Amino acid sequence: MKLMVLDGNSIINRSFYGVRPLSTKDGFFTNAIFGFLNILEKLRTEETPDALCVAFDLKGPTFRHLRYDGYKATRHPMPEELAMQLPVMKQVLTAMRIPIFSCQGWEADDVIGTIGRRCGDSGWDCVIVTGDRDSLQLIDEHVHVKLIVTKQAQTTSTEYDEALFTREYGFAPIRLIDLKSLMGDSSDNIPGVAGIGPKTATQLLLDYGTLDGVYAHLDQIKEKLRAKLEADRQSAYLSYELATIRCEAPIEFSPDDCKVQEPDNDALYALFSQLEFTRLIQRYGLHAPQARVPVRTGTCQVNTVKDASQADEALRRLADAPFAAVLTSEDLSEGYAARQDAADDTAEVCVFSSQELGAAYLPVLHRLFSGQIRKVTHDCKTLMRELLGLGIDPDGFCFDTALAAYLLDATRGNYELSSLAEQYLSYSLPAPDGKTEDGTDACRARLTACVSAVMQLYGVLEPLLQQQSMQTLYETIELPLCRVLADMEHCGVLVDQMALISFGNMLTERIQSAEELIYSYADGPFNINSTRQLGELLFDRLGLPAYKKTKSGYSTNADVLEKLRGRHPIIEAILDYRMLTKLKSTYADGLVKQIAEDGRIHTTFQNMVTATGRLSSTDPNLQNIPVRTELGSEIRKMFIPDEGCVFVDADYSQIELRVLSHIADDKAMQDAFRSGLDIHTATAAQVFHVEAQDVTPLMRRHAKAVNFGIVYGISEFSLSEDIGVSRAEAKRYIQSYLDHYPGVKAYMHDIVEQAKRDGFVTTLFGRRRMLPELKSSNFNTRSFGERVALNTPIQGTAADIMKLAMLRVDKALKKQKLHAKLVLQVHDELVVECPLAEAQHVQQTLKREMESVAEMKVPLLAEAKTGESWYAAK
DNA sequence: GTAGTCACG
DNA sequence: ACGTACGTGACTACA
Repeated sequence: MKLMVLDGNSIINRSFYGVRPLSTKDGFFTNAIFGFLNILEKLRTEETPDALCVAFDLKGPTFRHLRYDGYKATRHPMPEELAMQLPVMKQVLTAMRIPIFSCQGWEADDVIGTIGRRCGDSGWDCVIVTGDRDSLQLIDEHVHVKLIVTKQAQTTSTEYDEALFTREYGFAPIRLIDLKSLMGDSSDNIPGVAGIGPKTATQLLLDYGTLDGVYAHLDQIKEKLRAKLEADRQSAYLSYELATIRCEAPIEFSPDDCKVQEPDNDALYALFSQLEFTRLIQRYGLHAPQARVPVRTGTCQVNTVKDASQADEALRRLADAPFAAVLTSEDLSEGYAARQDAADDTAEVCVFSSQELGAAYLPVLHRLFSGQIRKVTHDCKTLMRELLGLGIDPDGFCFDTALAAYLLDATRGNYELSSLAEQYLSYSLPAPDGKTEDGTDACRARLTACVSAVMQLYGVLEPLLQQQSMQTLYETIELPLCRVLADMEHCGVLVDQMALISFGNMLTERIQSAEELIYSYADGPFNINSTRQLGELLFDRLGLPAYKKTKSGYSTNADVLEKLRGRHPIIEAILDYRMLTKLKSTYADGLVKQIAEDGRIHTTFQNMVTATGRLSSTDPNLQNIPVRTELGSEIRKMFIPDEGCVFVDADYSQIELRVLSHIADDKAMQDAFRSGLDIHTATAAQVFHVEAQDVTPLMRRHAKAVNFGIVYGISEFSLSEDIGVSRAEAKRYIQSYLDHYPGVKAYMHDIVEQAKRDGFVTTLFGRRRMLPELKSSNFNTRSFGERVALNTPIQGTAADIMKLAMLRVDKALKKQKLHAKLVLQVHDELVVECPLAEAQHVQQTLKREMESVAEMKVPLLAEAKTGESWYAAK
């Protein structure tokens, strides 16, 4: 049997200096731990020991210090970057179930010596792993020493046994002590004999065997050397004592207790996650811990409610609790509600099932999702939309774990309960089985674990929101908005199905003629939708100039084709074809597919997707319905109000530039807004040094492009591309712009500085976006971070304002008992459907509420219009 | 599943 | 000298 003992301090030191600096996001250094683990793995495969342990030094003086003041006095103190890793290294070893030995007042060497000796006594072999040659003195028939050498991040090792040692040194391992007592050791500050180095010391030992032997034969030694030995006799014997590793440290050690064990998965997984050692997690075959405890503390009781009266009692208990974590099975046929009793530290999960309760189930849902019970849920907007479908008026939602996680990190992308549980609770939830597991015990157990995770996440996420000052944003905007969005999704918007279909048919015909035209120029049919085939045709066969390339070939996008216009008649036809097929597939056909049984389209407003705080719209996307071209905007004529109703459409005028003028506190831009002039015209007047009435349409167009460019973090190159002027010209525009808007210029600089300092930017309402890109060593990534730092507070603040406006509008409409309903939001635009009789009133309400949501240094302006279709109301 | 394109603010 | 504007979602081709 073989035991391997590692000299912990020696190896972690070598790793620290041998492995390039590594650190986690929060600045914790991990390179020494990483290196240690790599060496450990290598050793384990090389040696395949039956038992394993590690020895560490402890802080504080040892018996050697007491014997000799100067002992190790010349040692450098351990750098902080390494010192911080030591305790974590020990945690990792403990999680790996590798025993650690230390002994107060003794050095790791002594502990290791003791371990080696005891191994020998029990008939075990022992391999000592260290980078320190001193340990070689411990070699005997049972004890070997593996000496680690690090050269340029490569560790090599040599295993010394008695034979190898003797061959190399010429004397027995134990004589290393005698050697050191003669030559001393500057690193430990062991004095030895002054004037004797390794060469002389070795020769003396070869001649006389031991230190005693040397002094016993002084008479045979040449005078000069003899004088040195005589002068430092005391020092030599002191050194002998100091250099001797003492193998009787008082430790409780037995090799059997160190037998190799499987690591503690949960503890090691948690540590490796913290240290961001993702590769090691894989290599060790670790997995996120399973959720075992249903609820955080105390005992947890799962009560499956059997009948209406039990349900009544359960609901009463839930209503009395400060809050309840609630979730449902996917089809809403089961409800799980967990509550915790702070007084006696017990917890209960109530299970309501339609199978058990039958007709009594729906009334239970009504009560569970009423205002009587304060609920913590995960993704409440989706749940509320489903409840509205059942005719339930959802209320009493006081926390949403997914939504909170979105505010905490808007770019993480995944807000699944299991993902949050892994990050914030360090455990993995059992995954849904895939096969129809509904109603099974396994499913019950899984949902019970989920509901407890929701409860625990509440305890973790709520304080984080508070710490980051996002509680107000969360409570007054994001959470209440969920109900408004659920209402909008539930309501949907009516479309004229017949009109969409006939529009689609018309497109089919026009597409066909475009196709024929293209094929006639192309000398035969091909797939026009294939950019590869199209590129070959245009640039290889027709020999048109290729302005731009993509990763995989020629670019054929509208920009490129636009430049080729007039060089060949096929270009016109392709542009036409592209427009028509887009309209047909995405809008005409695409929307028809999405019409529900009620004749309306119910989009999903995603409220946990964008990095800036905007909403997005999916299935279908109703935020990109055409408007810029005449044919495209025909689609908007097919979005129609219900019978007897109209649409009232209101949009913010230049909200982002107004926000910019406020945030940057640019007086000139604020004045421009206050003057009531069109902002692009005003900007053109400034930049081109003319009176407002002399601004030409071209000047205005260019000024508009600069205004937008500024908001996005402009570069002269992109601006010149965009408006088709030279780069020098574009540069002059920007220069002139920033001269006239000095507040904007200062903002552009300051916000980036601030973002670099804090690592994040915020909106006026406290929404945060982390910007890890700013720390990148990649120029492009970093530049992107800088543009985002500039843009996010602007786009994000505008998004905040719109969300608040939606809440205010919704509230005002409900308060006035109008039938008007919000149906669409398109970033700076709201669409309300209402009876014709309410239209005027609603139009005023919309404008008033939208304009009054925020007091800024410039007024917010909203323009509202009424019409018989979305097209007409815009 | 990724790339390219194009619709919107 | 870098490579070239912010935020989205849907559709088609192609590996």
